[in-house]
Amino acid sequence: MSNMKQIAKMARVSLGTVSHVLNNSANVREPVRQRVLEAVSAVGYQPNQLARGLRRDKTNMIGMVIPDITNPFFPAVVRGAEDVAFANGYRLVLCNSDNHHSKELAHLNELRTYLPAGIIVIPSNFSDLTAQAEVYRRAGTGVVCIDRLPKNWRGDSVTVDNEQGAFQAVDYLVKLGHKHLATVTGPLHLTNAKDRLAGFNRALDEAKIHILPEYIQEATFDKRGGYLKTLALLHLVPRPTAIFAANDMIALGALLAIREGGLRCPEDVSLVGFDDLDLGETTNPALCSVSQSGYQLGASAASILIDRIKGDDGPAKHVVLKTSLTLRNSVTTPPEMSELHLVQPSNFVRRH
Amino acid sequence: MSNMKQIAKMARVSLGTVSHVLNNSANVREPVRQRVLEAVSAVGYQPNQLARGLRRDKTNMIGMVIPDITNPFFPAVVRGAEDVAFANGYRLVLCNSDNHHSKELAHLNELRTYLPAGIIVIPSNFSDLTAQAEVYRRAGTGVVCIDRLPKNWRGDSVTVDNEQGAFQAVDYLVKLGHKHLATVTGPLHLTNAKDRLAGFNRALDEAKIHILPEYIQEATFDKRGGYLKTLALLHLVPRPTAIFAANDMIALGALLAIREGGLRCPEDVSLVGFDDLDLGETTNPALCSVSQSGYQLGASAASILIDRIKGDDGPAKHVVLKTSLTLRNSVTTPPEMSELHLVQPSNFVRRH
DNA sequence: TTGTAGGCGTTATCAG
DNA sequence: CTGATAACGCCTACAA
Repeated sequence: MSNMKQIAKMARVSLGTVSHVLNNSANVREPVRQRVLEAVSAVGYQPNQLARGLRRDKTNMIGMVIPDITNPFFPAVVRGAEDVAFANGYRLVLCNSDNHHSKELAHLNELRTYLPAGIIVIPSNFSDLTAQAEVYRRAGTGVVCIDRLPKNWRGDSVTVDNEQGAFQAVDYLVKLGHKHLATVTGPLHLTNAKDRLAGFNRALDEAKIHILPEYIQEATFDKRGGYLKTLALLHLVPRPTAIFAANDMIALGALLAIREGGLRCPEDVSLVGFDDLDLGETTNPALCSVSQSGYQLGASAASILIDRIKGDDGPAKHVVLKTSLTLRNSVTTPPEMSELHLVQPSNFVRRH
Repeated sequence: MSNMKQIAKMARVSLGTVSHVLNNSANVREPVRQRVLEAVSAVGYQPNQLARGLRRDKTNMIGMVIPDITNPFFPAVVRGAEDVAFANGYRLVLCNSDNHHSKELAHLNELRTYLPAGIIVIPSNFSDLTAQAEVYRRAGTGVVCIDRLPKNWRGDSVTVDNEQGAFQAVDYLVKLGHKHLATVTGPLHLTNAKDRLAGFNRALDEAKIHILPEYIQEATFDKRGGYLKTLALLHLVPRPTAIFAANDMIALGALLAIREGGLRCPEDVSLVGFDDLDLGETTNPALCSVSQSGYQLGASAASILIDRIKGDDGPAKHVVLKTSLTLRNSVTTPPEMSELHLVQPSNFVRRH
C-alpha cells in the first residue's frame, strides 16, 4: 500500500509537507500543494488509519456494543448511529453482548485498545458500567448509554420516555372502558421495563383502578416470554379484557396465546405493544403499539458523542425522546360494553 | 493506558521478554514468565491493537459491507459472521452501502487503511468489485462475497441455491394444480433475483406451462415494490391464482395488494415468499416461504475468511447453501379445483 | 534464554 | 512556508 513517503517523493517535497497538506496544518504554497494533491489522487493514497490513530492517540472508530443485532428493535438503532457517525467521518465497530455482562465487559475492554473516538452502549442485564466508563473517561473518550441505563449511570444517555409512553397506552385502554387490565412486563432489572411498568401503574392509579399482583407478569423481552405469561394471564378470573405488553415481541407471543386460547383479539382481549416494529403492521390483527424511534435513539447517541469529540465537556446529557401511540386493530372496547358509543380520545396517530 | 514498557518494568524484565511471553515467541523461563503474567493481570494490560496491527501489517478486524442493516434479512447474516469472527478472535467493522456502489467503494477503500484481516461483502447493485478485491488480494487480505455476486466475481463466495429454492416453491404450486402463475421478481441485475426467476421459469417449463411476459413483474426487494407490481398482476386477465414473490418483503406488499383488491389469500390467490423471515409467521395468513439461513451465510463467510487468514491459499471457494420450503397458510389449491383432493407433495417442512 | 534496537506510517515540534 | 526528526506501542531479528 502506498504511503506518505512515496507521495513525498512523487511530489518532490518532504514528508512533513505532505502531512501538512493532508491535515491543513500549515499554509502550504499553492503550487506545492497541487503537486502533493496530484500525487495523492494519482496513486489513490489514503492515510493508514492505524498509524494515524497510534500517533494521535485516537482513531475515527466508534465502538458500539448492543445485546443482539438479531433483535428486531436494534438494527434501526445501529443504523441511526452509523448514519450520523459516517456523516462525520467516523466508523462503527459493532459488538453483540448477548445480554451477558461478561461478554459486554470483554468487548468494552478490547475496544479500548483500538483507541476509539467514542463508545455507544446498550447495556446488558444487571450491568454496572461505571468502572469501565471511568477508564474511558480518563482517556478522554466519551461513552453514551442508550435505551436502558446501567446501575448508577451518571454519564451521557439517550432513552425514550418509557413511563409516559406506557401511561399513554394504558390510559387509552382505560378511556375505552377497560377495567380488567393486565400487563406482561420485561425483565424488571432493566430500567426501560421498570419504567414501562411504572407508566402502567400510574394510568391505573389515576383511574382509581386496582388490580391484583398476578395481573402483572414479568417476562423476557421476547415472543416466548410473552406467550407463556399471557397464557397465565388468560387463566385468571376475571380474565383481563386488555393487556399491555412491554414490547412488540412480547405482544406477538401474547397474540399467539390469545389465539391458542380460542379467544379473539381485539373482541375478547385488547392488546397494546411497545416499539411499533414494522412487523406489527402485518400481524392479524395489526398491532397497536407505543411508537419509539430506534433510529433517533442511535442517531442522538452518535450526535452527542461527536459533540464530545469536538470538545464539549459540559455536564452529562440526558436526552429523553418522546413516544407516540400508534393505533391499529388490536384494540377495541371491552366485551361487555362493545355496543356503547365511546368518544375516541384525540391526540393519537392513526395509521392504515 | 498501560503499555508493554510498564509491564516490563513491573516484572523487572526487558520489553522484548514481555512480548515473547505475550506471543509465545520464545521459551521464557517459567518464573520470569509468571512475573510477566502477574504484572499483566495486575494492571489489566491489553496490547494496543493499533500498534500491533501497524507492526504486523494486519489487525484482527474483519470489515463487513452490507446494503442496509435495517433490511430484516441482514441482521442474521451479520450475527452469523460476528459469532464466528468473535470466536476466532476477530472483530467486525460494519458498514452500510445503501446499495450505492459509490458508498460501497468508499467503504472498501477506507477499510483497507485499517489493515483488516479480511472483508465480507454483500455487493450492492451493479457493482464490479474485481479491482477492489485485487488490491486486497495483493495485500494478502481475503475478500468473500455473499448472498449475491458482483459482476465477474472469481473470488470466494457463499450464496444459497436460489434457483433450486425458487424451483421448489413454484413446483409446489404447480403440483397443487395452479396453472395461472405469476411472479414478482427482485431487481434482475442482482444475481439472486435472476436465479430465483430462473427457478420459476424452470418449474413452469418442466410442467409445460406457458405464461405471458406480463405475468413476470420486476420490482425492488421491498414491500412497496411488491405491493405495486402485485396490483398490476391482479389486473391481468386471467388473474393469476398463485404468485411467487422473490422475497418476503415483496410478499408482504403482495399480501397488502391482494387484501386491498378485495381478494383473499390463499382462497383466491396463493402466495409464496423467499427468505422465511420471522415476520412471515405472524402475518395473516402466515406466509409460505423458501427458507434460507442468513446466519449460516454469514457464518460460512467468516469461516472461509478465517481459513484464508490461517494460510489457506487454495482456489476460490464457492459455497452454495441449501434452501427448504416452509409451508404455511398462504398457499392452497387454485379456486376452480379447491374441492379436489390433491396429494400433498412430500419432502417439505411444515411448521405451526 | 533474555535483552537491544530498528522500524511499521503517521503527526507534531522545531529549526531553517 | 518547508523540511528534518522524534515519538506513538509493538514485534522481531539479532546479539549477548
